Amino acid sequence: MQSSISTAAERRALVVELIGEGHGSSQQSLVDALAARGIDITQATLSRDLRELGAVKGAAGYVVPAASASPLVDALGRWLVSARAAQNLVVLRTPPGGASPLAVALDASGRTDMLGTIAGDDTILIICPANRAARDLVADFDRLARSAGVTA
Amino acid sequence: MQSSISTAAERRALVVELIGEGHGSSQQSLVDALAARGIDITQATLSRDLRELGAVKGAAGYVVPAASASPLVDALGRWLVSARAAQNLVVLRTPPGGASPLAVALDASGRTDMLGTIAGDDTILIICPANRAARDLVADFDRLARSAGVTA
DNA sequence: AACTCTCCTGCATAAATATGCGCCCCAATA
DNA sequence: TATTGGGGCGCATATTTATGCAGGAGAGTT
Repeated sequence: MQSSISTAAERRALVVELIGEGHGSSQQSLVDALAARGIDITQATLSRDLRELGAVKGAAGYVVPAASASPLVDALGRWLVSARAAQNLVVLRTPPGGASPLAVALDASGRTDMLGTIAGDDTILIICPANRAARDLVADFDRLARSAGVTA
Repeated sequence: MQSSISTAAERRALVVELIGEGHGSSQQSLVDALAARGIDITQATLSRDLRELGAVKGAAGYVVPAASASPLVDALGRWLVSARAAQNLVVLRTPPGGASPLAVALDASGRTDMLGTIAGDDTILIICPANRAARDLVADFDRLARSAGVTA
């Protein structure tokens, strides 16, 4: 599989661009547009890309929410369903497939009040240094998620 | 078909409520939730309701964009694809099925620079009193559509 | 009342999207 | 080099959503 674009991340950036150019009416349309640029992927892969991008589809086609200054807030707004603390642990719930992207954002946020995160498919476990930190984290996440855009 | 709710508009309001309560993962889920409240409709009808509501589906399920103070701006942002003037006429393009709801908003806006509108499925023709009015209208619509939220 | 027009809806089905499973590639380790 | 582990992807298919068509109800006309 050869092309000027080699990584999944680059391809996804191109997908965003193509949507902006009006190819976002359906996944097939995007697959075709990608093919026209030399990128051959199947509809299945594109479906996964769109999920990763947080894309949303309405009557006018796909839309990719604009990224804000805070990737963590974006990710929380996009993926967080619920956050609960248990002792020094925090359990986050997301829609199916949302745990991985949210965990990436969490890890990249550089917060020192999380010792580590473990992501499944729709659940994330966060280990905190203390019970108090876990409770604070939950309050924080709830607030940040609400401060972001649509949360379903 | 009997229930405490009789009009399509009331039903749609209930749909918005049910989405807020977490039944928005799929249309079937919403159909079931409606049934639980005594409203029996098919998935096909719900699909049409959601389009009318401007609902959008992402990984977290359906989301209904909040309505702003200006129904016309909302409708433009939601449905307008392009606007062009020809003499004293303006032709608007929308996604399939979008012409009707947009035309309703246009008619309800009370603007005096439109003598009348004719809506097809994805096209609207607006008759203006003069060429100048048509050009101004196009500029106006473009601006208003951009001032609204997502426009795909 | 009979007719016409316009919505609104369901039915059946087409179209679009998501996903379980398995293969392949690459990097890390022995 | 052989082995192992994880990620990304395609294939086939399940699931979900959209839509052409036709029927029925209500408003306005003749």
